[in-house]
Amino acid sequence: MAKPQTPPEPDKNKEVKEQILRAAKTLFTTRGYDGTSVRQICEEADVSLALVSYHFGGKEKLFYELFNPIREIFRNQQFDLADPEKALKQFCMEFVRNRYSENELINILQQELLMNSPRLDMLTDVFLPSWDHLRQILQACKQCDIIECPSVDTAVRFVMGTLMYSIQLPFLNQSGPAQTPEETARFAADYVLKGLSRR
Amino acid sequence: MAKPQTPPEPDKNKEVKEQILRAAKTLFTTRGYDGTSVRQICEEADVSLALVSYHFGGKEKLFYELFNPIREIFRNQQFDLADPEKALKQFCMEFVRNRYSENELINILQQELLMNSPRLDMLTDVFLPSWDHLRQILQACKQCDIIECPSVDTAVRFVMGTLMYSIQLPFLNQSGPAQTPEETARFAADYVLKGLSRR
DNA sequence: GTCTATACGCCGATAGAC
DNA sequence: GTCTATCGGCGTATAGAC
Repeated sequence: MAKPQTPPEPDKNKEVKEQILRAAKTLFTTRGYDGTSVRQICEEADVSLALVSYHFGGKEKLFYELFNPIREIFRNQQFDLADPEKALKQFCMEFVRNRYSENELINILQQELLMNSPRLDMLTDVFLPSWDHLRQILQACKQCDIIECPSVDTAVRFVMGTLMYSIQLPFLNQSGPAQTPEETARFAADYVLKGLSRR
Repeated sequence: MAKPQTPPEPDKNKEVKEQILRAAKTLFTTRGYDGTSVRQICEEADVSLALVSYHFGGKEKLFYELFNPIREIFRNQQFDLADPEKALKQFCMEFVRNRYSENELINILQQELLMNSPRLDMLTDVFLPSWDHLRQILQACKQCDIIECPSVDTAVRFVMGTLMYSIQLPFLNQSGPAQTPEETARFAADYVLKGLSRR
């Protein structure tokens, strides 16, 4: 089916929706869910107040829709548990890449996780798969005596902490030249593997 | 000492202030600054709405006062840069202990850091000393060729991530028996040292 | 589909009685 | 020092014109 032609605009509808999504993403990132008002979003997006409810059905639904782009990413990830060490390395590198490319959404997610927000129920498919994959990988690593840790849970948290903080932090005026995502990914995988390795 | 009996109350003033502080701490932790209303705090503390303004001068000042107990802790920390490896180990262990004993405040702090909130300006003396200490320690370690990293900034973030996530996370139903803070502190120091060590 | 105007509730802060 | 009552403002959501 071709475009509906001449009418007012080509895809004005989609355009407005995406403008709202863009504004919402940056605002939620820097002010949090409760710190961001629909008014601010619409002002930033340069559209009228009513359009968030019209296009998304309200602030909360807009919030959830923000995460649609990364829902697939995490769902489609696969790791070969037969080679746990390689799987761990692969997990770390892919996570860091995603940490960089989806910085804002993962920041928002971290805020929500930290306060155990009531919105998490609608976001489990966004964040749980990663935690589960990592846990399975580390479980396998431990069984093969590749790593050493008091409990798999603890190792999961340590690794996740490492990977979550792999990106530059806004509140530090980081001086020198920034690493590339790929460099950081390699270093992260190294750091994790060495850190968990049996002495 | 028996109860002071008949006078109005012994330290009702202090008692009310502390009740408000307690309620504020738990609410800010689980709902964030903007997600928590003064009304909720007062209801939870079982005092009337006006008392937050009366005793603290408003919501924001109450928020800042929450952190007073840990301001000293971080300011008074000292590390001997002459023995960087020992300093790093000490830093990790002390941070993890604090992470456990001041779980709620550090959670709140993390939320604020993550969204680079405008309130951070009044909290620099709470969180900056730790980041600075860690950076100095890692700088020293790197100069002595004890550790290896693409940049000190990156190492700082990795270590902080590890330590921040050293505590149990509310959104994971963590199965097995929890580690003690001391066990976790030891493991964290090990993980960090091994992770950063030259191969 | 997009706008303006408005409904209605909760927000933080304070005035004034006790 | 603590309460209740209330202020002005901003929150989300929607009705109705275009």
